Amino acid sequence: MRKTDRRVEKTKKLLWDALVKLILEKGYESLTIRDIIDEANVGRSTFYSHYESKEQLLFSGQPHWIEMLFHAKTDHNSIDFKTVFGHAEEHREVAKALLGKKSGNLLLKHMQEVIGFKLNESNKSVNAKIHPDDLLRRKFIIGAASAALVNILSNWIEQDMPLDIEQMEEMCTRLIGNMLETRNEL
Amino acid sequence: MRKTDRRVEKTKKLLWDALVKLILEKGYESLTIRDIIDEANVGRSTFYSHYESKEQLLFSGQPHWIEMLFHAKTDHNSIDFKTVFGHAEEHREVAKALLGKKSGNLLLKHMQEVIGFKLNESNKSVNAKIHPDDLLRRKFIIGAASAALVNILSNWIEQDMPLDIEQMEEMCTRLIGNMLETRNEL
DNA sequence: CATTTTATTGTACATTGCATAAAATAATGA
DNA sequence: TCATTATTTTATGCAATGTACAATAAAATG
Repeated sequence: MRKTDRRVEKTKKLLWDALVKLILEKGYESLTIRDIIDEANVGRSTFYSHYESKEQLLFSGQPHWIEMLFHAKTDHNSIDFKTVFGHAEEHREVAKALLGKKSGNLLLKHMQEVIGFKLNESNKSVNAKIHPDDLLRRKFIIGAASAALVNILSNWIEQDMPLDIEQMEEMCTRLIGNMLETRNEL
Repeated sequence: MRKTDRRVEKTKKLLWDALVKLILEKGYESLTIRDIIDEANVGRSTFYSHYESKEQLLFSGQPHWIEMLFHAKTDHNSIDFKTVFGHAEEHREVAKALLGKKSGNLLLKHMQEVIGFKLNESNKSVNAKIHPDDLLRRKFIIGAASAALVNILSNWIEQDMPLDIEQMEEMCTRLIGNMLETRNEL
């Protein structure tokens, strides 16, 4: 017996491809489930037998991206920008749909949280020892750094990647690096 | 003759107050116009004679905040953080509704754009003279700085302002300052 | 105060999208 | 081939939107 019925794989792919295509055309927010199943040429009930909502379909392709973030770790638990930007470049179309201006920002927001979490992890040992106010400041700065990175990534994708990966990596290393240094100058 | 009919002012205030209250309770996204007019105790037709949509009602109180950003300018066209955080503190409840986690982020996004615009203004003279790639990098960084600031402001409001304004100002001055310096180290 | 103007109300209606159900049909795996 | 399972088709109830119109209430004006 196969893991999953071929029919299931087929319709899931149809729905996913329809979603990506339609996001790029009309934007995620304004999409209806009707739109998606019409584009995928799939019955309404079929959609609901696999997903509960538009959002669930959107997030069904998400492990891919989050995994990438976590694999993109160097020794010191921070972000390997090269991997992140490289991964986006390898999947230009999907990246633009999921992380561009028309994406509805749901995945971007999620990504931002994950990045913030990662940056926090690398400081758990320090966090316990410092003054509460300083801890608060550190968290504000980590949140800001995550927001900054995600903003840059999204803009870069939206503008069809006008700078090459090395340039982006260098810029992010310095920018985010400076932000996190500010964090330590408390 | 008065400028505006008292009835109009009254219902607009009712609708606005209802909006703010309901955002804090249930969040902007999930609000329906039914919810709002029921809370405000106002007829459906009345709503539509003043606003075309939920979003338009939300943005009707926006000039206030944007104006604040523009009045908050120092001599060199950058952001006066004290004024920004101070203004939020003076209107805690509204600020939390409009800029907090439950706000739907529409106004935050708008604010971010305005801030980015301001930061760009202060460099128009430089922009013409530099290499296209450098200009791109500058814009990425300005976008990131705007995102960072708005993120900090939103988190600070959402957490009920756990650090005082002077602390926030100092942190932002250094953080955003460092980001914009990175911009100049091209 | 009386009159005119204007805002608001209540109601009804058409439209759209959501979510689910059940029986008929088709594709799949063994 | 046969039992299983996914998909289609059709229908239904529900909730929210946006608009229209006559009746009513409140304000502005002189």
